[in-house]
Amino acid sequence: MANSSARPPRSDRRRNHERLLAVATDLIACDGAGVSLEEIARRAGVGSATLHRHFPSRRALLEEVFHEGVERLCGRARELGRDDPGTGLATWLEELTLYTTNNRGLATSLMSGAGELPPEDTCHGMLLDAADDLVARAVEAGVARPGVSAADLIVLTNAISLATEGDPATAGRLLRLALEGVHP
Amino acid sequence: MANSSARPPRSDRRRNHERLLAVATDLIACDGAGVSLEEIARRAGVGSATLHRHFPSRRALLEEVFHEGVERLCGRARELGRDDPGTGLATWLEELTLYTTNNRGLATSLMSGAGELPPEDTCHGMLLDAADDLVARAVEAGVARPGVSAADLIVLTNAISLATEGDPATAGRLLRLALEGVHP
DNA sequence: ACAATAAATGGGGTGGTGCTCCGTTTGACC
DNA sequence: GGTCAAACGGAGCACCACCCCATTTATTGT
Repeated sequence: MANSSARPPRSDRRRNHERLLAVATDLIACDGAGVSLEEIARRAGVGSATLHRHFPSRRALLEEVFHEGVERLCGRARELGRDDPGTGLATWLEELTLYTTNNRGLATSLMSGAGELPPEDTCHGMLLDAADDLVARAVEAGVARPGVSAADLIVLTNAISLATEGDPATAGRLLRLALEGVHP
Repeated sequence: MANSSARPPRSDRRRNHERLLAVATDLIACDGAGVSLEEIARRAGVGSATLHRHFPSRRALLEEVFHEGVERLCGRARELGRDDPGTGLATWLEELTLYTTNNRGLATSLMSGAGELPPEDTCHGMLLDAADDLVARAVEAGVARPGVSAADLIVLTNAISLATEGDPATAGRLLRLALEGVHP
C-alpha cells in the first residue's frame, strides 16, 4: 500500500521536524492552540516556509503534537475495558476530560472530525475507536443506556473541555453532571 | 447614577452605530463570530477607526449583536417559569441550545463571563439571572437534582453549542443526553 | 575523495488583520 | 451664520499565514 520507492527523509529534515514539534508542544502548552506559527518557527530556528512545508496546516501540527498523549489515552481505554467494564467508561471519560482540559488546544484539534488527512490516524479517529469499544462494554454491563454513542460522548467531553478550557475543576463537575443527568 | 450631564449622541453617531450593528449581524450570521472587523467597517461604509470607537473590542460588538435575542430568551424563561415549573427548565435549555447553535458566535461571546463591560447587562449575566430562577423552581418541583447550578447549566449548553456549531440536531441530542444522564 | 543531483532550506514578498494617531469634517447649539 | 466639541476616516504600525525562488546541503555512485 505504502509507496516503498520513497526514499527515507534526509537527516536535516528529521532534525527540523523534531525541533518544530518540541517547540510547538511547549508553546501550545503555555499559550494555547492559537499560538503564532511564525513564533514557533522563529524559536525553532527555522524559516517559516520550513514549518509550512512540514505541517501544511495548523491542524496537522496539532495532530502531531497531541498524537503521543492520545495514543496513551487509547491504551488506557483498552486497559479499562479489559479490567473494569463497570465503571471503566466513566473513569476513562474523566481522564479524557482532564487531559483535554489541561492540554489547551487538543479540544480545538478534535473539533472537525473530517479533514484532509488520512481517515483514522487523526486524534479524533483514534479516540473514537477506543471509545467505541468501551461504550459497547458499558452498555453490555448495563451501566450506560443503550442509546448513547461513543461519538456523542467524545463530542460532549470535547465540548466541556472547550468551554472550560484551563479549569479542570469545572470541567470535572460538568462531566459528572452530564453522566448522572440533571433530572433526579 | 448615570451621568445626566452627558449630551445625547449626535445623529451621525447613531446612524453609524445602527449601520455597523446591522452589517455585523448579517455577516456574523453567515460567516461566524470570527468575521473580519475591517470587512464589517468596509461594508458599513465607515472607516475602521469608527468601528473601534463604537465597539472597543470584538466582544463588545458581539454583546450588542446578540442583546436582543438574549433578551427574548430571558423573557421566555420568565414565561416558562411562571407557566410550567415542571418541564420548563428542560424546554428552556432546549430553546437556548437551539438559539446559540443557530447563531454562530453567541457561544463565543458567552464564554468569558467577566469582561471590561458593566457587570450584568452582558449576555452571560442576563442569561444567568434568567436561568437562576428557572433552576430554583425546577429543584423545588423535584425535576432537577438539588446540586445543579444555573451557572453550570449555562456553561454546559454553551459548551454543546460551541462544539456542534451549526448542527442543531447533534446539539439537541447532546443536550438531552446530558439532561437524562448516561447511566440508566 | 569528489562530483552530480535531488531534497530541503530561508529570506523576502504578498495580502490580510486588529488597532491607533491625528488632521479634517460635521452636527448641534447659540 | 459662527463656534466648538464630537465624530470621522485614512494612513501608519506591528503582526500574521502563506508562497515563490535562488541558494545551500545531504546523499549516493564512481
